[in-house]
Amino acid sequence: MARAQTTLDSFNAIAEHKRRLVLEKLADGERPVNDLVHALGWPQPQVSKHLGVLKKVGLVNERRVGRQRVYRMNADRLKPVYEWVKSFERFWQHQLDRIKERAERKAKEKSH
Amino acid sequence: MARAQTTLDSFNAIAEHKRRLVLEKLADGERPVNDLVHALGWPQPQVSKHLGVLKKVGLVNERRVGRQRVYRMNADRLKPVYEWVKSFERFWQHQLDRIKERAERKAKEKSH
DNA sequence: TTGACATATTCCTATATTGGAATATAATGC
DNA sequence: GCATTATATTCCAATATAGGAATATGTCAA
Repeated sequence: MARAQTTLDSFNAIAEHKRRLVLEKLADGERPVNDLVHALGWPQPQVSKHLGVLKKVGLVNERRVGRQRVYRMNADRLKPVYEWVKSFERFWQHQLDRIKERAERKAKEKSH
Repeated sequence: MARAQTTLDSFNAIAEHKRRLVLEKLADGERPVNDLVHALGWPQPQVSKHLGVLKKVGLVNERRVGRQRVYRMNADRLKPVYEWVKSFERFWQHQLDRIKERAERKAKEKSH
């Protein structure tokens, strides 16, 4: 068996750094392909291909306007990733607690 | 060029579903390999290989105890993923706002 | 030392991928 | 219809992968 397809789910789709950059550009609002091409500075076919993967996995939607294709982010599809990573949030929270604790202990020591 | 290596960063490492399952098992605390093998029900070499990827990318640490190797999660390495996905949090927040708004509007209509 | 246990590594195959170059498709305006 | 603009698709190469099977490495215990 090979690695899972990039279009299997959001986890696989966003593994590619460039696709994350595309999504970041689309976070501010929908854009036609050429806009992205200029904003990112990549060859047009490359942008189209990455958009294709994102579309297949549902992370973006496409709307046709004349000869342009306007892409819009569909952030809902990121929710599973968000939820999964969030389930480890407590690790950082604990870390922050420990830092806070130590700071408070030190402050207490100082006041003695 | 081929796809980025799974060991390039956490995004690529956790793209594989099975590796996410491994991390979930390790979330409750460190475990030796055989523990994971039994908990997951996969062939031992497969577990070792996935642990190898996770270790290479820093998502887990390994400690030797007798003939066992105890693996422990290093959640810090998930932080970049957390931060990136979190930057899209507002999308769901807005969605929740809209749902809430609609609910309140309906409640208001009812009270008239 | 030998055997048993715990884990890692190697070899294999099938498969998907990214980027680049070239080309195809589709819509517009004249 | 024709040229132009906007975008997608195809073909190619190199590469990395996951799983399975077999095997190697390392450690303990008698």
